[in-house]
Parts: sequence; structure tokens; C-alpha cells
Amino acid sequence: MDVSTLINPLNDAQRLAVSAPSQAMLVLAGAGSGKTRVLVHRIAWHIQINHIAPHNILAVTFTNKAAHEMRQRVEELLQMSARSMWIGTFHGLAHRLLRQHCKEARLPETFQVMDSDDQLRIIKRLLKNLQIDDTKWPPKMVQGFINGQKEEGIRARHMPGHGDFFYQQLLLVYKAYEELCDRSGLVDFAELLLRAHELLRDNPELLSFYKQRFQQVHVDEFQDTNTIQYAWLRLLTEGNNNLFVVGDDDQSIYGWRGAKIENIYQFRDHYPDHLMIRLEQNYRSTGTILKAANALIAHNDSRLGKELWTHAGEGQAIALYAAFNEQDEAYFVVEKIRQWVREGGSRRDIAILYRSNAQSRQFEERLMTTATPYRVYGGLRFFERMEIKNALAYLRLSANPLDDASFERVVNTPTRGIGTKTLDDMRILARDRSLSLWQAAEWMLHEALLPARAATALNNFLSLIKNIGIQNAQHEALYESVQHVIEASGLIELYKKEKQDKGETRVENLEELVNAARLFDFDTDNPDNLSDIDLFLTHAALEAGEMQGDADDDCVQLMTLHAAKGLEFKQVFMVGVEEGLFPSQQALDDPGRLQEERRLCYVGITRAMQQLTISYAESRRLYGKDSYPRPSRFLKEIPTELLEEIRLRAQVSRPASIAPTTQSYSQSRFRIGQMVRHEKFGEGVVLQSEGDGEQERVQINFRQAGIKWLMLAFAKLETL
DNA sequence: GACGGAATCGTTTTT
DNA sequence: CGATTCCGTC
Repeated sequence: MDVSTLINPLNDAQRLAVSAPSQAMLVLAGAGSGKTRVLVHRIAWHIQINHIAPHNILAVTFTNKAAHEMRQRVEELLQMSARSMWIGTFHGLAHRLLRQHCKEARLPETFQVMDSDDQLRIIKRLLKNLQIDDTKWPPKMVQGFINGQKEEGIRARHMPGHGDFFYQQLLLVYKAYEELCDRSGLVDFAELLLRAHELLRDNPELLSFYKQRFQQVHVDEFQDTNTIQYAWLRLLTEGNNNLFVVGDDDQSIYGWRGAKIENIYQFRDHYPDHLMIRLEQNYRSTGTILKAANALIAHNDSRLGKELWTHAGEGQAIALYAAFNEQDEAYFVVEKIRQWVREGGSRRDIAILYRSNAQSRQFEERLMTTATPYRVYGGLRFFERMEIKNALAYLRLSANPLDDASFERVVNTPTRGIGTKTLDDMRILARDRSLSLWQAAEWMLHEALLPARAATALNNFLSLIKNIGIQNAQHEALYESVQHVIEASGLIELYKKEKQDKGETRVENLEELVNAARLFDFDTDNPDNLSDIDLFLTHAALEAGEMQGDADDDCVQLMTLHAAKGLEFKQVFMVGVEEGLFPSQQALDDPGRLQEERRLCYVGITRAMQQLTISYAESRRLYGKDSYPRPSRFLKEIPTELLEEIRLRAQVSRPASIAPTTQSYSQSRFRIGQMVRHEKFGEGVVLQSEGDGEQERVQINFRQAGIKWLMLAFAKLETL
């Protein structure tokens, strides 16, 4: 293979990025600008041209999907296996490091990864143990606190011991949580990253080994890295000028879960000699769509700056539909979809994108009644299902009896006569002697501290778990163990009893789990010498599995704007574009969050290849109440000439595009439908308003006094 | 421990 | 409004 294969398919900016000499690089890759291609070709370039062994290359992504795709494309391009190349997610790679160096990381060999659900359960139990009021310290909040600290690299022991009571209690739980995890050999997602960072930081010879090994380090979606992930990358690349990051500050939409957009801004300071390359040519959308996206995102500040352009034509205008209400909105969207399909379009090329999951319902109902196949993304994934987690907990407990989370989960699922009393005694014993629940159980049996019935039940449970371990040690195939587990545990029995539909699918899922274990590809890199069972459990924890559903079917795609990132569709419907929904209510008074919402809107717009249709409802039933939202401010930020307002039926026409009826955009705190109280006239509902500032008048329908116009400047109105 | 009624509470999600 | 969770009863 020669250079041309690597270089020819690229544009000038992409070539520059791919062929640049080794140095710190920031590729600012706009939506649809071919960022994965650059990453893949850059890696291929290193291997092919610079003769760097795949073994010496590291590539980090956020999702397993991205990691798999990248490996596959590199192999395809190079026509060779790149198995020895480290490509994976931050979490996957961290896990790999920890497995290989569990001693240095001060982890037991049998350590298990737990997901956020397990983590939450542990926290709930700790709160109970410590007798902390879970209304003042809600478990979810405590979980957020702990993860937040870990993401910043802060352990409980690093935190100041003084502070108010609220803080003191949080700290107490954090400490107890760390102790419990250490004792149980459990590692949460944030811990994977933190510990991997500490591992390298505190073991200089290890660090230098890996720094030498990873001659080139590549990062995808760099704008989504959090503090500890970036710190880890810096450790690995410090002084080597070999960090190649690809990202787009305009597509940073995960600030709320710890992503630091600042990382991409600080890159220039941390790597002063870096080379920055902008990929601005877009291969996805029409000129109109790109103009809209550019104009919208220009309203954000402190951007690195970027303007998308295309050789493609202008294409169709962006359609804008003002629906009466959410039902009408769904009706309109589905009619447009049916029209597209009637004209020969594919359903799979269509996406309905919304801000929040709850919005999918209207569309689903409409799609259902019109018998239009659709698929909703999001929701529970295979390994997150309760029945699956229960079955896996048996396996985990057999692999690591210290795993208290799994113990709690299955000790009485299905019920086997181990009651609250027995469990409480066990927990107290475990806490007082710093034992795992398993050890406490054995102790209680050994010392005959239990009534006969409970003792028998507990003994049976322990035997069940031990049996799984023994059979596995005897090289029983994994799927046989799984089969054994779901039968011997009584899980199948339990779900068969569960009423009709639900129980049936659960049993099916359990059978599917056996099947998954049978088909599991144990060959996929296992340099760490893990047992089948550990490999499978790791897979389950780190890759929760594809969202259910058959991607192959010709279905309309429904998903949140977040879930749409990285995807593209010929037809995109961005719905519910209203103040309070998008941007969301809680972002309205926070400039930072508002900008993130704007970036989310930018992501939404840039998903569309051929046509973008935006809709909003003038009235929406939300939480059982009618609301009368104003159209989103983002609409005003799209140049009017790019928009074409659609009217389905004859009705009072309003000025073209989003041109405001006054009330739509007034800064007034009085919205249509708003309940107000007036000193003299009593309670009423705002009907309409006109004028601005001092001139603003509102029309109100008072319960007693009837309909009146009032000057806002003079009338003393109180919102209710 | 199962069931049902009441209370509660409403972004976004990957690992 | 509707899903989820919690609590009390049998």
C-alpha cells in the first residue's frame, strides 16, 4: 500500500492533520467534517508511514461503539489486524490497566466493576447504616457528590474535615463508601478512572513504561473529557508531544455529567507547541442547514471558532411549523413522514429529535395509529434489566464472595426464607467486624447464631453460590454455568409466576443471557488472563449492550438530541422547540447552561442531511397542566430567510416565519395563560399582551371583574 | 412478602 | 398526567 491510499480520499485540512509530524495536535472537527476518517487515517499513517507498531498506539473514545468502529476502520484501511493496538473507552482501558496491575493499584485480583445501579444500592444501604436522613441527603444526590469528587480526583481523605453539618455527613458517607468498596472488591465507573490515574501517578516505573509504549496517543470527542480523564492523558503524554485530540467545542453537550469544555480551551496552554487544525468542510448537510447552524452557534461566546461550509447546494429551506398543541405537532410530523414514505423515502432516514424522553409519547401514539414502524432509542439495555442483573449477581458473587452489592441483591431473590431479621443481624455483624456479608453469614452459621429455619435457608444459599464457583473451576462452559444459575437460583421459577407478559419476557431474557454466554467471543483480546466468567462479567458491566430493537428494520428513529450526536439522517424533525423545554426550564437562568443548550440545538440541526423541519407548540400539556410556551429563542437566532413557515390548514395568518406576535417574545414575566392577582380585580388569567417595556399592556380575564386591559407599568399584578 | 393505594416528582446518559 | 416509589395492610 502506498501513501496515496491514505491521503487521496482526504481534503487539504484533513491531509494536514493526518500527515503532520508527531506533535501535540488539536483537530477542531466540525459536525460532518470527517473526524473519524482523520483519526483512522492518522493512525494508519503512523503504522504505515512512520512504521510505528500497532502495539505502540493508543486510541481512546467514550463509547464502545466508537471504539469498535475505529478499530474496524483502521483494519479495513490497512488490510491487517490491529489487535495489538490499544483502542478502547477511557473506562475499558482503565479497567485493563487495573487488571494488569491490580497489585500496584491495591485491588484484589477478583475485583468487579459495578454500574451506577449497584453503586446507588450501596449508598442507600450505607445511609441506613449510618442513620443518615435520606430526605436531607437523597441517595442520588450523594451518589452525584461522590462521583463528582472522584471525577475531580478528590478522595475523602483529601477533603477538609471541617465544614457545615450537611458537608460533614456527605464526607462521612464518602469515607464509608470507599471503605466498603475496598473491602468488597468493588470498583465503580468513576473509580476506574481515578484509580487508573493514581496507578500511573504513583508508580513512576509503570508510568515510564507506558509512556514509552504509547508512542502515539489519540483521543476522540475530546470536548467530552472530564478532569480526571484529561489528567490521565496528560500523565501519559507529558513531555512527549504525542497527544492527538479530535473534538468540537461547539458540540460539548455533557457538561452536566462532568465533561469539561475547558479542557479543549486549556489544551493550547498545556501544550504550547501544539498544532491546531480546523475541519470546516462539511460532507453531510445542505448549505441552508449549515448556515442555520453557523448563525445559531455564533451566539455563544468563548468559542474556538469555526464556520462550516459545503460544496453541496443550498437545498430546501428549513421548515418551521407552529403547532396548536403537542397533538397537532405529532399529527403534522407524522403526516410529513407519511408523505415522504409515499414518495419513496425510507423510514430509517428519518429522525424525530426531542429534548426530553417524555416527548416521545405523542409521536409514538400517532405513529402507532398510522401503523408506521418506528423505533425509540434509549431506555433499558440488555444488561441493565433487572432479571439479567439478578442472574449476573449470582455469577459475580461466585467469582468474588466479598461482593456485598451482589450478595444483597440475590440473597433473598427469589425469596428463600432469609428474612429481615437474619439480614439485619448479618449486616450489623459485618459492619462491626469489618467483614463482608458473605463472611458474616459463614460466621453466623459456624457459631450457630441462627434459628434452625434461617440457618438452613442461609446454608442452602451459600451452597448454591459455592456450587457455581466449583462447577466453573471444573472448566464447565460459561453458558452451562449461566444455565445452572438461572435454574438453581429459582429465578426462572420466580419470573414464570410473574403476571403474564412481563414475566414471559423476563424468562425469555434469561434464556437470551444463556445464549449470549454461549456466543460470547472469549477470544476478543484477553491479554490479562481472565477467567471466562470474569471476561463475561466485565463485558456486561462495561458494555451494557446495544439498545434493544432491530436496527435493520425500516423504522422511523425517535431519540433525544443527546442520543443523536454523531448520527445523521436525511430528514430530521426537531420538535418541541419552545422556551422552557428547549432550552430547558432549568437552563433559562444560567448563561453557561444556556450555551450548552444552544450547542445541543447546534448538534440537532447538523444531524440533517437533506431537510430539517422544526416545530413548536403554542400550547402544551405538561405534567397535567396546560402551558403556553413561547417559541424558543434559538429560532430567532436562525436567519429568517432560511426558514419557511408551514401552515397545514387555513387559519389566521401571522407574519412570515417566526416574526413575533408581540407576546411571543416579550420579556414579560406574564405569559398567556398565566394566573395573576390584582389588588382590586382579584384573580384572573392573562389572555394576551402587547407593547414593550413601559408600554406593555396585558389583557386579563378576571374571575369576578371580567376582561380588562391593564398597563403593566401601573397595575400591581402578582403572578400565582 | 405481596399487593394496592397514596405520595411524589418530574432534563439530557455513557461507562 | 403518568410513572415510580413508598408505605401500610393483610
